[in-house]
Amino acid sequence: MIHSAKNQLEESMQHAGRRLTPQRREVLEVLLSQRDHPTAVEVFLRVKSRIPSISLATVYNCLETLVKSGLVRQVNVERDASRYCPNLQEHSHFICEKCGKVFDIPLQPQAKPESVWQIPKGFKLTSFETTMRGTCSHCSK
Amino acid sequence: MIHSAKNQLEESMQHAGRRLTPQRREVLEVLLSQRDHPTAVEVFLRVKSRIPSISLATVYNCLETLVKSGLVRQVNVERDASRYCPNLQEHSHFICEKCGKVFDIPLQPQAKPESVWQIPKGFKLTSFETTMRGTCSHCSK
DNA sequence: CTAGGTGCAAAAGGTTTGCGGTTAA
DNA sequence: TTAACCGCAAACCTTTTGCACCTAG
Repeated sequence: MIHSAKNQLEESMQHAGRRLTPQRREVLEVLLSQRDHPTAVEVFLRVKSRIPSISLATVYNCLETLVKSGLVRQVNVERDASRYCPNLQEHSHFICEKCGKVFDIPLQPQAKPESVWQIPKGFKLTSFETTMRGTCSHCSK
Repeated sequence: MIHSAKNQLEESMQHAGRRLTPQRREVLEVLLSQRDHPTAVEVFLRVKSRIPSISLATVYNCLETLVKSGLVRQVNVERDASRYCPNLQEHSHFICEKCGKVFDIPLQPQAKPESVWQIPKGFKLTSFETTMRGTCSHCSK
């Protein structure tokens, strides 16, 4: 009861030896409130309406800090601008080739990579990142 | 017997309405002869030793043409420079976090994405691209 | 003859960095 | 007081583009 979400967030940051500044809080707030995988520039524009003095470089810095603190994931698709995602569950991304939207795709509870890939002997897999393409349910109709 | 590899290649290109120029042939040759997923600049340097007059822009153009003709795959990892790969089999990539090398990982014969991901109803998956991280067999020892 | 290619240099696009000034533990 | 952080501008790196010239079909 005593620990609000704000405090938990503050702790997450401090755990990584970083401050929770108004800019960082607002950047995260923007990501949490509209989960459409915005680019750094899109985040910049949204935050700017709340903190008009913020600069793009600061948004990049804040995003980097949030990523390093484990609160945000950076999503790279092709060579386009990076997108940012506050979903901390293990998941992949699906890009609809018709509408361009990015969807989060959760993994199966006990997904076994070996069922999809022939991983050579001796290789130790620690993580994998997948981008899927196709059409979303709305555009498939 | 009559059709040499060269002719098959030429046909692949012409099928896409493109010419097989010395530069394009050499770029592909470089990729085929050393399959270490080089960047465009690395390809440029290797080709330059055979065709000293070639320019980086031409290497980019050749790579793009080869990718569009389906002879080469472009591999994007994070925001690093793109790497190029002449392996046309369906496969993913594994990056060793110790030595940095990129390995091709074949898919299982009849891999079912649904065994790994919870793909929402109505979504039509046409392709997926995966980058794995971990340690290769050599570095795991 | 002309569409497709090449090489060069310049530009574009996304991201990072250096720096002087500011702020919070 | 001092390390972390901000905003600004310049730099950086990869990739693309415009253009004049060239070449194969």
